[in-house]
Amino acid sequence: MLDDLDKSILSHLQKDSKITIKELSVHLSLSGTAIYERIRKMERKGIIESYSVRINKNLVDLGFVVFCQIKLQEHKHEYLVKFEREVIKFSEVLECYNVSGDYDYLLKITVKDMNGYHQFLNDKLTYLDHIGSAHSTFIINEVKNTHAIEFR
Amino acid sequence: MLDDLDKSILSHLQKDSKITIKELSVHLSLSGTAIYERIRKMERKGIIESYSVRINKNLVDLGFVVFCQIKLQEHKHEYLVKFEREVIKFSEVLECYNVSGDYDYLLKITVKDMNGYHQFLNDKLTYLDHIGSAHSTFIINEVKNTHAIEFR
DNA sequence: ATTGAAAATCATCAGTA
DNA sequence: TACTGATGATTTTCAAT
Repeated sequence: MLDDLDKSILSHLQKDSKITIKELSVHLSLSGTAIYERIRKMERKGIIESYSVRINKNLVDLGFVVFCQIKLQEHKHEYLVKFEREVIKFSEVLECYNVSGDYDYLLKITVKDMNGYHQFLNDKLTYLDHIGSAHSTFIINEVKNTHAIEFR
Repeated sequence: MLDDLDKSILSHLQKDSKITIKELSVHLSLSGTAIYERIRKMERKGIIESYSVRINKNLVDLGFVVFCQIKLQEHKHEYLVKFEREVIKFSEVLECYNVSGDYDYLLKITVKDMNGYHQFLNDKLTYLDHIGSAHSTFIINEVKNTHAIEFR
């Protein structure tokens, strides 16, 4: 489905989407139009979902990241739906997954600091209905964090 | 540090970094140059880390996401360093955090399917030295996954 | 910090092999 | 699928405030 040229284009775009078609065409020894058409095709197919900027969380006071595991009191469909509908509204919650194992949900939360997390728990999360238990895992250090997919 | 205009620019850029300065200047009632300079400043300060594309993992056969918690046998500095140096090399590992709690590390791993994960464990992870135990949490459903920071 | 306009660069589209 | 050449749009720079 994707040949090596497509993969190479995607790798470059993931690293820096502001790279010009001209630069790509030099690197990959292909005409600008050919590169352009390949990108358009991947956009149309939905392989390229969006163009975005990455922001340094620390510099905007959101450098404290916590993974929070949550178990609901009961697994009634209605409770699950309601929990999901509410939790995605919290701006602190960047990711929320329905997971296997002891807990039902895994949340990735960004706040300013421990105090900000405390406030999030007290003012927001604990107000949700049907929460059984919550367990927080704090990030001490970020060893690796890439959004770029490597093709293999 | 960031005023409301900066935050608004960042919000737009996170949603779609291909938005033109002209469009931004219409939305925010500011001249093109003013927008341009504000963006440049945020780039220089490192607030805008990079421009990138988001790729649909499912469409490139990497839709199976697993969180894997890892405990080392011993907490010798040398072991930690070696583990980190090796684990970041695996293309399947998108994120690796040093965390609080029962486990030492939390890894976010993307593979094609369960079989791909099995192979990753057998061919790669279990070959690393000093691993005490590993616990996998499988993602059943993605309720929310945004890379965009909301300013508040 | 902002403006408006000029200059340089780029994305995009026909036409064609 | 890919290429060349044309054009309209966009980014970037600059003088002035």
